[in-house]
Amino acid sequence: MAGISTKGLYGLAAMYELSHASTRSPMQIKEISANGDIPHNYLEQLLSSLRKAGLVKSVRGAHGGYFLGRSPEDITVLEVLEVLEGSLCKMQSKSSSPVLEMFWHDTHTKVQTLFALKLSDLDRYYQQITFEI
Amino acid sequence: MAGISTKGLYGLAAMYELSHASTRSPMQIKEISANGDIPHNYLEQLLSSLRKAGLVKSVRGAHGGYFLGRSPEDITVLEVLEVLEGSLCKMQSKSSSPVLEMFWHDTHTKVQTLFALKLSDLDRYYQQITFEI
DNA sequence: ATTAATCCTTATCATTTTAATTAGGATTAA
DNA sequence: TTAATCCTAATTAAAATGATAAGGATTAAT
Repeated sequence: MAGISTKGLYGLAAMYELSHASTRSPMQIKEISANGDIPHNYLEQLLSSLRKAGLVKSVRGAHGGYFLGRSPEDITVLEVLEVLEGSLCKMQSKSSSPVLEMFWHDTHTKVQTLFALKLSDLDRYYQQITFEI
Repeated sequence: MAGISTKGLYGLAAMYELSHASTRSPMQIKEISANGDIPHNYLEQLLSSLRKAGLVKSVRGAHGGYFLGRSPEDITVLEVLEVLEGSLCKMQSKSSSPVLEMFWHDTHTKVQTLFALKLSDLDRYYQQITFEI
C-alpha cells in the first residue's frame, strides 16, 4: 500500500506536540505518548530515529525529555516523514520506458514539494477551521 | 515505507503498453511481460485485478489477450494505482489533533490531484525529453 | 550514596504485505 | 483434438509494520 503508516503519523504528531511545547523545560515521552495516544515504547524508537537525524534533542536522566532540534520554521514535514518512512513516493526499480521514468521522477519531485511545508505552517489549518465555521 | 511498490510500477507500465497497442487485436501477457520486464505469472495477477476493476478487458483462448477497458483519455493513473496499491497517501488511523487531521486530509486530496492525469497524457513526458535536448 | 525518574538500546514477536512461484483449470482458434 | 492463452488458487520467502519486553545509562533530588 502506498499510504502513510502510523510510524509517520505518530512521528509527525510527536513533532507537532514538541513544536508547541515550552523551550524552557523538556517534554517527556509519557506526555507525548498520552497526548497523541501513542504506545510509549514504540514512541521511544521513533524519537530515537528523530534524534539521530537531529530533528529532536534529548535531555537524559530525571526531569529529562525532549526539545525540538531546530525551530519549527526550520523543520519541514517532509524531513520528518522521510526520516521515519523513507523517501516519499519513490519508485524502487527502473522503469521500462523513458516516458514512465520521467513521469515517476516528476511525480516524486511534486510529492516532495507538497510535503515541504514547515512545522510552523501546520497551524494554518486551524485558521481554516475557524474560517469555515 | 511510503513508496510505490513494483505492483504499481508494473501495473502502470502494463496499462501504458496497452494504451499504445492496437485496438484491433488483443495484446498478450507474454508480450507485455517481455516489454516491461515483468514476471509473467505475477503480471497475470495484476491484470486480473485490473480486469475486475474494469480497467482492462480480456479475450480468452488462443489468440486471446488484453485490451484497455476504456479509452486512454478516460483512465487516470490514479485509478490504476488505487486498484493495485490501495488509496494513495491515506492515513489509516485518526489523528490526535484537529490540525493534523485537516493537514492529512488536505494532503490526501492534493496527492490524488497530482495523480489524476490521463493515460493519454503520459506521452507529454516524451515531449519534455525532446524539448530539453 | 541512594533512589527514582527518565532516556536509550536491543531483542523478540505477531501480523501483514510484497513479490513472486507453482500448478493446474477454463476457454477458444486453428 | 490440440495448442495457445487467459484464469485462479495455493504456497512461499523476505521484508516491513507495529508493537512488547527487558534491562542499561544518566541524572535530579533526597
